[in-house]
Amino acid sequence: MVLSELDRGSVVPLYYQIRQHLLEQIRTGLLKPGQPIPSEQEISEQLSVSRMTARQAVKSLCDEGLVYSERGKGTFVSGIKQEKNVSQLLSFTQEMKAHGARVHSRILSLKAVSSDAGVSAALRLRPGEKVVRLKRVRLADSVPMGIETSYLPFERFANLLKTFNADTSLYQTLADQYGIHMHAADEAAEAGLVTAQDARLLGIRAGSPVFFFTRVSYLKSGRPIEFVRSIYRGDRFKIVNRLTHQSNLDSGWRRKYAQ
Amino acid sequence: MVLSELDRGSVVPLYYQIRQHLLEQIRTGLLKPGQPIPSEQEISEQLSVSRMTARQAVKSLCDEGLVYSERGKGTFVSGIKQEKNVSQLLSFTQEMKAHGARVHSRILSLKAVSSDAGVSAALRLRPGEKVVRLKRVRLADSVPMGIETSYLPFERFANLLKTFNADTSLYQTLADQYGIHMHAADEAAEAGLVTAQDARLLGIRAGSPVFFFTRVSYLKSGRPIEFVRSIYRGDRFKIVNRLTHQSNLDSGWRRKYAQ
DNA sequence: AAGTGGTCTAGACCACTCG
DNA sequence: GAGTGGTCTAGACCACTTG
Repeated sequence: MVLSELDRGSVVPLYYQIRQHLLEQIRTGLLKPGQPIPSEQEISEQLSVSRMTARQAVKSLCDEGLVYSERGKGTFVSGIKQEKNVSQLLSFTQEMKAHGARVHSRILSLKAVSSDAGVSAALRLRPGEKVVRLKRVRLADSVPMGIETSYLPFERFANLLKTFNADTSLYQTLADQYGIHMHAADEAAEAGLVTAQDARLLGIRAGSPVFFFTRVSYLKSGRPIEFVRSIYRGDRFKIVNRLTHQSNLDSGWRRKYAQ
Repeated sequence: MVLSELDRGSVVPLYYQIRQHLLEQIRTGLLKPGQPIPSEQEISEQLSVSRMTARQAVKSLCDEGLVYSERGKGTFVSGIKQEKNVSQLLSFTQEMKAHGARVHSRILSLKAVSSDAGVSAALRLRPGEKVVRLKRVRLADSVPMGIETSYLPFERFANLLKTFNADTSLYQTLADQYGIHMHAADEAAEAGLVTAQDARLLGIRAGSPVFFFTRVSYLKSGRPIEFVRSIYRGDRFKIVNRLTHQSNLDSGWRRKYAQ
């Protein structure tokens, strides 16, 4: 039997307990790719929860792509491994630490400047409106990986000029000092050649291949808070992406529609 | 009033009708970013559906990031625009057509070969096992954009050698001839410099910056079906990504946990 | 015919936010 | 205290798959 008991006094919702239990079975390989997980009926009966609760547990795993349901057949473990840190909003610090690297930064400059057209458009500011500009070299295990230039609205973040600390993550500072949490970001990457000046900062030869990134980060409300331009070494960096087929909401009635 | 009537005889589920109606209000700007959408209670009463059904409609929009819920306050329109074709599994053909370009390909070679280590690992084949290799130059509006080399297990796709047509999309062919639909893919991109030989095929100068991609595509079951290595022009290509904060399943009880 | 997931109902209690 | 979303129940009918 793959189902354990529930803690009905816990603050952790029942569906979440069930979900975590199934997750563990999958992670440990007790439930293998292609194998069916217990049906919603089974979960419901054996744990004495309503079917909707069992369903909610299964649905949450389904949404994350760990299992997939086939109408009339059952729900099966997907063989697609869960990549971590893929298409997730992570700071450079988080990302590098996840790879086990010691991270730090060197601040090249931190001051208030007028926004150029790109910055004011991205942050939805008036053209030329003041922004805080933070330019840093990012290092992993003391090796320069990239150069990041962040722009934030001066009006809201003027304090950063005094309080920002080179040893902390910008995201951490925004969370601690302003209670701000990024919800999403749009990132674009281009391939190009590094200039002589940037090459010196990165410790590579002029003309080496690099990534040029831009990123706009948003709050839940959709308000853009941070715009970043960065340059990362092509020899040290790789963009990894999990693409998914908008599995959406179909299975049943769409078929009828087509026929 | 923002809610319209439901078609209770339709094969389209009620929650989906509600969802689409709200979606339209958002898309047309009738519901603006930051504004609350009707509460689950309101939807439930005014459309005479159960609250769970109303909730399902709202939840689906929430999952896609179009709206966000705040406990005790309400559900609000997110100002984050829905990017299309971001982190979605699209073929080159789909992707380019979405940008309004006329697409075609030139086949450089199509034959059965032994898999090298990279290919056999990606497709989970025995080392050296035969694969179908399809090498194409991809053009948008007659401009060469990239060179793609696809590898598929020979055992299953030997027929492609005879039947594949330069004018169709590979994904389309897999769908039509084999009933195969990709469910997810892992893609990695590196920045590098193009070789003289590839430069000729792409119509650019040797040493120009390019993207090197690898991609493994999977079925729902997790079985890898296609491995692709490709080279795309750095001056014509941009990688666009929507990163999201794993909004997940929290809001309520996690807070208690922390306290 | 039996079992599965997809949808739906009509209630319920809770924690939370706001005025 | 009124309104909100988060969780949960105990049923129901349906379309679909498989034996």
